[in-house]
Amino acid sequence: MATMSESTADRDVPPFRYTAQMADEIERRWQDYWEEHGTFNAPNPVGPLSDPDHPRAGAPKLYVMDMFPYPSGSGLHVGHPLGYIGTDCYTRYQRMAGRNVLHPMGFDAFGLPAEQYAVQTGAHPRKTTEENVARYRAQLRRLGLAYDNRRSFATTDPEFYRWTQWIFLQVFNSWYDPAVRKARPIAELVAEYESGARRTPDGRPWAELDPVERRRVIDDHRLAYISDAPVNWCPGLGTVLANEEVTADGRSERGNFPVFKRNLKQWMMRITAYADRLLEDLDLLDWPEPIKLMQRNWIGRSTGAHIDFPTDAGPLRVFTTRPDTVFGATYMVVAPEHELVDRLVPAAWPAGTKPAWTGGHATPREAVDAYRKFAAAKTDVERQADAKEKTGVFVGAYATNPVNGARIPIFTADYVLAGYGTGAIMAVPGQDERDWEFAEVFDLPIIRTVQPPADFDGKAYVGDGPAINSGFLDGLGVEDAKKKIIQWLEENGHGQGAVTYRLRDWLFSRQRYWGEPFPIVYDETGLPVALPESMLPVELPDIADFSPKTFDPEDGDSTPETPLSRERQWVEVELDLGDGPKRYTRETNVMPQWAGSSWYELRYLDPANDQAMVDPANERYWMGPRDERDCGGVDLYVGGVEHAVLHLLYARFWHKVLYDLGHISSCEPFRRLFNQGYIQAYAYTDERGSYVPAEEVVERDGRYFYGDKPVRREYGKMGKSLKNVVTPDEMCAAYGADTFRVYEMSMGPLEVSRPWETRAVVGSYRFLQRVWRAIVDEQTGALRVVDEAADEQTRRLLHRTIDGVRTDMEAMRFNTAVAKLIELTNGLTRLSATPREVAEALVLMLSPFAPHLGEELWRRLGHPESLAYERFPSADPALLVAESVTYPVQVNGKVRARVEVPADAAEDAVRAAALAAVAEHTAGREPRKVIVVPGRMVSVVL
RNA sequence: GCCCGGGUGGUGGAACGGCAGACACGGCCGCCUUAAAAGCGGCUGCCGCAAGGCGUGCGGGUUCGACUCCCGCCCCGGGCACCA
Repeated sequence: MATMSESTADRDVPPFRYTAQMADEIERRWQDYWEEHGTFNAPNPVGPLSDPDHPRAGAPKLYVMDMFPYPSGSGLHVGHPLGYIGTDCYTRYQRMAGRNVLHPMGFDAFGLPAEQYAVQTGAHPRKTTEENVARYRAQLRRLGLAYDNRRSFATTDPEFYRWTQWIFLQVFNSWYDPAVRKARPIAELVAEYESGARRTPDGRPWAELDPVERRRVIDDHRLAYISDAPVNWCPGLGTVLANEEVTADGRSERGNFPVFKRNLKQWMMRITAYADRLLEDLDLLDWPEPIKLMQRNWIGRSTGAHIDFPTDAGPLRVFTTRPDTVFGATYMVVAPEHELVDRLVPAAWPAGTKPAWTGGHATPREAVDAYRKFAAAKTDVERQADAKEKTGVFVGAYATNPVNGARIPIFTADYVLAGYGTGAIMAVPGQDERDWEFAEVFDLPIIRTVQPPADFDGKAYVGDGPAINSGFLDGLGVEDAKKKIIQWLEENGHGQGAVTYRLRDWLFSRQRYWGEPFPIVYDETGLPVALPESMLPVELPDIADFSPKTFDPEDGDSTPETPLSRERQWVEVELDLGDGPKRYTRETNVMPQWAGSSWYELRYLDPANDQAMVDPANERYWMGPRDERDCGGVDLYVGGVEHAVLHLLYARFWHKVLYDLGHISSCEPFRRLFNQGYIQAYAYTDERGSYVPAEEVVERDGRYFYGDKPVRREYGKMGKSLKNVVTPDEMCAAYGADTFRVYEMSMGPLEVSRPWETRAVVGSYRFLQRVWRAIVDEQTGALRVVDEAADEQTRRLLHRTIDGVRTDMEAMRFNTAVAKLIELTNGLTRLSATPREVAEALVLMLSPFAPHLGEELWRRLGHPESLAYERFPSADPALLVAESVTYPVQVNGKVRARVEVPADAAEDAVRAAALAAVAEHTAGREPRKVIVVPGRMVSVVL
């Protein structure tokens, strides 16, 4: 469009019209001005970023944050900055409303996407990452976002990840004390053992343990620990993954590769210790209810009981949420992986074994081995698909029901999961649908222990009702029966009340290159040793071959190999860690993607501090609790729902550890969360199913064509491969950044997803042109503003607009705020000149949305300073009350007339006027009822 | 299957229980122009020449009055998914 008719187009355009070219010139000029003047720098209470002379020093603060981006190689499309523009409009408004606003931006630059892009292009990840960050910065700058740029960082900066490593050390060097429900320094645990206040695991005195034994005991309590446990191994990515990174069908969220369960030594974070607090403190947060619910479900707290069922191989412990139904337990099930299985299996089938139970095998050993193989071979997808058909096999052994001595068979079946509870259940088919299904397949007895209602005609009954067939529980409701049986179990040593969680500990190591190195080395014992703070940061070495070793994606038996392990001269180090110089081996795993984003909200507060992660005074000012009931945290955090569990749960966990250890005053990182919607787009495929450029598709009679070929339309994401990407750069070139911003804000409410429509952007362009024209003469460039007062009608319109816009801005209803500004502007076009009082208020109110145009017009109106700290206009209440009111008059619910009466007219007068107006419709009949809603309407009922 | 969101003109969306469709796109008509584009002005929920009627996914209910509140369905999007 830039090449369109070089001369003719320009000749007819008035010389001072607000065009894309003019917008571009204005925008660049003001972006330079803001940068040069540090206009959006926010003063800290203490430290190098403090500034007592700042116009907002000491003012009420507001900390607003966006979820920072991964700087991917393909740059931004128009969907990415939606939330950023939203927070920018909001913070610009709040700054004008008198708040000291902190609005920073950074880059989440470690992790798989950046690394994989680097691997593809063959360039070093640091180089590509730095280029991508630079490109993102330029794209965001062009949008006029008002960040405090002194506070910007990338998580890959050594000065930043030094503190990521420091936090890891805090976590490593602490343990969770359930007695006080918080993390404590590990030294206090050592002291408890030394003094004998705490018993050692095997009861020997602490002094008798050798140093290695002592270290093992302590390491078992750390919040960051090494475990050899089943993890999600993804050969296709060459790394292990956290549970949260694996999809329901057993594939990697990134790359969609198969994931296998394997036992591997890995770093874990003891997030489960915080399960209850992570759950309880959700109540303190101003978050969308669906997000809280997703976190609650993810944590998955269940209360019930552990019950021990005696067997020949020792007690079989189960977890149940329904201990009240224990009299109805007619069989037991253990997961195929359960460690007791091998000890239970006898040499031969016992007497009374039903044929259906053996799976056709001659011995229990054969049957169990075959079933295990069968279960292990199933992918998670198959497992889900088969969920309705219960499979399993009798292990050949029996357990004893502790409440009634009944001898009940033990099965192994894959409908019981090894990873949840104890990996074993008591099966109560009468009150559990899954157990009922299994009982039907294997011909097992069913005993109801809760009396279903008379009209119940289903199978398992899971509702409330009086206990039956349950001995001393008979007649009790479910809740009472639970209490009584738990008491009985505890008194008789058969079990106790218990709580379990779905949440697992956080798998924290990755076999990758592009992540934070661990500040950990190993000594000759093979046990981990923390490096002292003085050795931070442990810099990621520059190695020649940074690509991870990947494997055949289907080869679950492969073993990960870390890129850093190949760098021997980095791995082998001699250090003096207090016992004189010694040889050590470095940890060669790196931290996961989520490490940097789990605490970055804190670093914005004090980015230059090299003595501490954040100065407590700065943290207290920006994030501290407002009162005893407040958790503190960022005042507004905006981002997409896709981070509902992963990022938000990890960040909450780290924040709580830092809080427990006394480093910060807020116990939650994000007090208020707002989920913005997405900008989506149409994509088009031809008859072969390949994508055609969306830009060139035309609509004719509701059908879509690429050239003369019909194409099929689909709706979803924007993406290179879908050939439907529209970039902010294109929009800035064609209309200017201000137009683009106004368009994104007026498309709809920020929280709602909506389709991108390039041709609709022109509406916002025309709006800004009308504003410009109301103030500047397009032919001469002279001001069209006069100092005479506005007429009454214009004034009332202005103050109604101010009132409405303020309300909308507070509530982040930017689309309706823009609509009101358009109405005000449209109200000015009938005037021959614009009164200054209206022009200035309009410019100030528009400036959060179109900041460059705002600054430019404000300057032309004669103000030498930036408007960033001007007071946002306030409405005069006297001008908000209308002089006269038009009442619609309803007759039997239908509007039949309107009457205009003075605003202060008495109700009787309104009633009389209304009745007179609808005399024709009442046709002389006496209304049964007349309702006058003051200021609203009149309703006549015949 | 369970749990969340959400269904309003051709389109994106407005609307304290009180005039449904603000604002914008698109469309139609006009002005300007040799012409086109840009810009500007008018009209634009549906049916109907009109009077008028009908309209917020569907069916009920509460109310003088329901997009809004209640009950029962349908459809779309998302989350979880044998969690004992």
